Amino acid sequence: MTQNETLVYQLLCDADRPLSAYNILDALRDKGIRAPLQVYRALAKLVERGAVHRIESVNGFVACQLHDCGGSEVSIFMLCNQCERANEFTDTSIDSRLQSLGNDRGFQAAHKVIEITGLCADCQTAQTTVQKH
Amino acid sequence: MTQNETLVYQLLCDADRPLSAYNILDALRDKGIRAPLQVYRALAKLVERGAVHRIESVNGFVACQLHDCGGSEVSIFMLCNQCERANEFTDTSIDSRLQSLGNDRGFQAAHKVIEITGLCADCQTAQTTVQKH
DNA sequence: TCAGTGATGTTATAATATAACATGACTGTT
DNA sequence: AACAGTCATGTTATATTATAACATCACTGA
Ligand SMILES: [Zn+2]
Ligand SMILES: [Zn+2]
Ligand SMILES: [Zn+2]
Ligand SMILES: [Zn+2]
Repeated sequence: MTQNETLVYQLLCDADRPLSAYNILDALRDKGIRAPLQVYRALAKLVERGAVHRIESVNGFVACQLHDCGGSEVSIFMLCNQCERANEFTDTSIDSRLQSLGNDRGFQAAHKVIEITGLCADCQTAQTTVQKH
Repeated sequence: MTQNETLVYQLLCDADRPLSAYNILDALRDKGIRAPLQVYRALAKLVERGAVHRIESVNGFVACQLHDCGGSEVSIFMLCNQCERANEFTDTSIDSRLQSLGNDRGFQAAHKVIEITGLCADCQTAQTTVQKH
């Protein structure tokens, strides 16, 4: 792993939510990262190798939470609109069903995106509490 | 439906692939649409009402292909990287499995995104043909 | 020494999306 | 008619996300 990749990857591992490329740029300015391209290049490599995932719904990036996604199963993300936390899961049933849905139509899948946005359990109770006042 | 919404919706219905907001802007300049905001406002309404879907993977928009998505089931898009066509499906099994995956964790889902990118059947055969030369 | 390769750095620019403010059209009420 | 309320519209400026183009540097193996 190169210098810049290490910096970006460490930052993402420490973060508790998806970061945008420019979030990363700002956070790493004093570590020698000065231009967007340095971040995007590192991200491209990390994503390619499965260490990091791009979250399409928020134009952000997270470190993989499942043993570097060695497995080939599709990742499912639950994204809280309030606390912004992202949780990664896999599900064999969804994966195989999606696979056959493509096969039925002769579609050769290269990449699959499954993202659910909404309110996580914590933020729901927090909101209920506020409403009680 | 307002004037601008109608213009944008008709254009999307006629298109055979997802269009970006700026694609739409360019196409409708001579119909009186002059600024990005006019497009984005129309799109927001159309998406809210289910007549149009946003495709996160390509930052584009398509008209709903399934009776205006009156049904509550999640839409599944297959996106060809080559011809750029987008096809919309639903699948009861995936929808319910995804639902329970959220329920198990107390997650209150607001929006679900399922997108598969790759090569459609047509473009695969086209590519094979080319390789034979 | 030298060519080849991949990482880096830098500047400029493209593509996508929203903020802020002003105006216009319509509705129902007084 | 006069007025307030609401929603659609228009316009300018700006924020956010992503890539193009070009120059340089560090390492590796002839
Ligand atoms: Zn993963
Ligand atoms: Zn939350
Ligand atoms: Zn639909
Ligand atoms: Zn195709």
